[in-house]
Amino acid sequence: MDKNEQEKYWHTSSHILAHAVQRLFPDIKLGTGPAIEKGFYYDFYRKNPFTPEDLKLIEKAMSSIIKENLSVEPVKKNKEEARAILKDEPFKLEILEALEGEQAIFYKQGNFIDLCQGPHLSSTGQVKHFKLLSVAASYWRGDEKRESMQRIYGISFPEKQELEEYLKFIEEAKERDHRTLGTKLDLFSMHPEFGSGLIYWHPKGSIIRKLVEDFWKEIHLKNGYELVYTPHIADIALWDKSGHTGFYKENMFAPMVTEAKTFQLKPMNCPFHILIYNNRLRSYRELPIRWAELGTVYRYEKQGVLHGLLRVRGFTQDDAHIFCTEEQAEEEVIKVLDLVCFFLKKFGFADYRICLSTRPEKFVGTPENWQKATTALENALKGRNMNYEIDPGEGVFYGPKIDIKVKDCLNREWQCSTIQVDFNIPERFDVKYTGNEGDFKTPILIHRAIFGSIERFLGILIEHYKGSFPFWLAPEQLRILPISDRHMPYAEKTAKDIEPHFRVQVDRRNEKINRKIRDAEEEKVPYMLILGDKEEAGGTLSLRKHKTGMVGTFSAEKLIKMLREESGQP
RNA sequence: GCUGCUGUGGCUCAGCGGUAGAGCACGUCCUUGGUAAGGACGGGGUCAUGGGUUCGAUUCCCAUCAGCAGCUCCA
Repeated sequence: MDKNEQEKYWHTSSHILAHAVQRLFPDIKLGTGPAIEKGFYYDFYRKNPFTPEDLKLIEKAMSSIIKENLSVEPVKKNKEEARAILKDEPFKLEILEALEGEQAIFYKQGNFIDLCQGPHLSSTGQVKHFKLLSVAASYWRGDEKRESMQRIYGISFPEKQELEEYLKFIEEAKERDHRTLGTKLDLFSMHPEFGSGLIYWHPKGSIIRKLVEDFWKEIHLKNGYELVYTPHIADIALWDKSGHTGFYKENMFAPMVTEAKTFQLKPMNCPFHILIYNNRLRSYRELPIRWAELGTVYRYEKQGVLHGLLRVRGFTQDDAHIFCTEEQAEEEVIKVLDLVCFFLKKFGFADYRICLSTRPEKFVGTPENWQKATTALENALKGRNMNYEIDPGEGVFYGPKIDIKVKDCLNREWQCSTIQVDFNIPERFDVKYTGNEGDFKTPILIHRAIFGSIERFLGILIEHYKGSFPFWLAPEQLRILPISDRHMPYAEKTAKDIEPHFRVQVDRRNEKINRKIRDAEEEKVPYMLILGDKEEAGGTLSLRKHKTGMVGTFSAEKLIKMLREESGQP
């Protein structure tokens, strides 16, 4: 099925769903029911929520509507007639009134009629295999001030096999869930009874984090960035000056009041970097200045939005601020884009979406500056031949931005990289540099992050790799499995030989070799070394690869060389 | 924050108006076994918290907190 066919298919499926619900629950009010990226949903207004039993009944009713093979036909009405048809459907009436023109199109199947643009399949019998997946609440028109609707999600396919594959995909995605894997692999934990949305990294998770952070620092230093460190709190006056206490208050933790001063936990790093910049006069000769920091920030997020590592209240941004002249801006953005691509490639991300967000209704700075900055961002994207979409009006109030959204295994998008031009802070902090004629000029401030948040990025990585980290990132790279107690000394000696090169552990438990292999496999250790009489006699090691099996038998020296070459690790 | 669902040993979960169970994990012992779970025994839970109903609550009701699925918002 191509995209259009699929949309028709799912859209018709959603009408069948609505039809079934209307048959079973005549008192419900219809909302909207589109096809979505993967499947379809329909929103209903109803006092009581649907129960799992209701879903089963609805599925049955849907099956009979499909069996009846009702023809689906478009019906054109003028607005007057349409109002009459929809007199008991307040939500539909609202949509009708918003329609331009005098004509309204309905689609009719049996005694079910719905205001709808279409297109649709020509009959209900064409929908073959479907399943209702979940029921959840949503706001009418996505507006939290409006009525809460009951949304039923479903999926359908022409072939049974496709449906089964899709259901398998959902199962698979569950297995990849970083929250489950994080517990299973002992990477991190959370302790919501002592504060939700706060992450505790265990030793194994901490190694991965350290490797990612070290790599990040190394690459930044190689690319003209300098590292800075700044405090976690500051006098609230700083946040008044930056404007955060005004425009960002709801995302900030409450201030800490002490005898003489009031302190604020930082929700962002930018003001601190500005203070460093403003510490002395800067010359155009110094620009561009690129300061990077793995800065831990705290934001008060609403309870309901927290989600594992992907949405937390304390997180570390891989932040950097670039101060440059207007002429340098485009070039700097290109460099950032290159860096983003480099990092995403290193971690094997191919699937991402780039959005350019333009000026919102409320903004600071002049329209001319906005135009210049937006053009610079756009030219940079064009300069690198990157496909992007424009999100009109979705920029931050202080400047336009480029967002790069990575897709996870559930097809959810997560914003990682972001490149933002900021007109607000330079103005509020009176950021200047001396130009070549001794005059004062305001630099362009580019705010950027590549991983976005280390926590989120690691969460995405866990799902991306399904817990099987590549060799260079694996917390335990090799595990030595002695066949029996009498091979322990040889195992210990081998561990000593390998330790200087790789992260290695010895399985010292009194267990059979099968058990040791099984556990190492489940813990996703990339390589196992099996040592018994044979190996000890020959002074060799038997290598087994995770998920692959036996590789061969090698000397310790040869093995180290081989793994180094394979992984590119020094 | 909103709507719904959920909250039982470290993990996954069963159970239920008469004060708790399984598997895995953990500990001790036996076993020394060649490529995905060897065996025996044992320790461990104020059944999220606070109220209420009841002779009696882990079980029913309410509130709070937290988790989950969405929505809204976001790195």
